Amino acid sequence: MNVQFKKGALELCVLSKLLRKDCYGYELTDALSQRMVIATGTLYLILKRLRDDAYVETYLVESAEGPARKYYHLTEKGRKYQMKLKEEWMDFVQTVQEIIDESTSTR
Amino acid sequence: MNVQFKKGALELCVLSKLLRKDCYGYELTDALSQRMVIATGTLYLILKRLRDDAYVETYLVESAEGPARKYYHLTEKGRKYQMKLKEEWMDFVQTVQEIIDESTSTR
DNA sequence: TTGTTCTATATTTTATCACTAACTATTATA
DNA sequence: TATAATAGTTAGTGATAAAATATAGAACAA
Repeated sequence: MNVQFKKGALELCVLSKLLRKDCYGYELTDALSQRMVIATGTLYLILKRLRDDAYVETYLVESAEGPARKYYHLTEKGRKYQMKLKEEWMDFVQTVQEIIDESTSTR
Repeated sequence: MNVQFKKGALELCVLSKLLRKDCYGYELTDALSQRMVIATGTLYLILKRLRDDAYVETYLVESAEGPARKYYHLTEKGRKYQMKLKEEWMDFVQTVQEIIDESTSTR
């Protein structure tokens, strides 16, 4: 799996997951791992950044299956950020697609 | 413009441009700059990597408007690499799109 | 009961690598 | 001489990878 492609896009994936419901770190890693390859510690760094920037808030919930789970909850600021990132991503993807298409179809 | 999104995708854009026709560095920078924001030196680094990996070959052509232009030509290896990268990119983009869609539509 | 091991979970540290910013250098032309 | 067209380099930044460490609970053996 191409490492570089994930730069920035992983953040959008995390934000999008949290848009739907609060999740804890391990749960997010697990869920995203089913769709793409990600290293174990990666999401924690992303989540830390998101929290430092007040895009998410956290709370602990005791678990019967291991250490307490740290849940991440999207703030209003985080929700807006997700929308902005999503738009930027989709714009960018479209631009790249156009460049790809031009080089093949029109030849 | 989100810097991170470009990681890896710029390479695909350059390869795609070269798929259509040989280009010189300044020309590529100029063309891509009309669609997205890129720093002046960026493409030269990408082109150097591509050449080091034998994805492109170069030749000089004298110009009446400045210093000689260094043209980049995609090799067979480069053409295959473009196809592979393109597929990886499109797969990845689709995965991200699914994750985004799930969090919004199904809520 | 005690100790061991496994799983779930969180966190940290070091390294890598692509892009940015900001340069230098060269040729032709006005 | 200044400007535009062109090539190239260097230091820095920031996101992800890889590989640890840490802890709580469950299962199991001695």
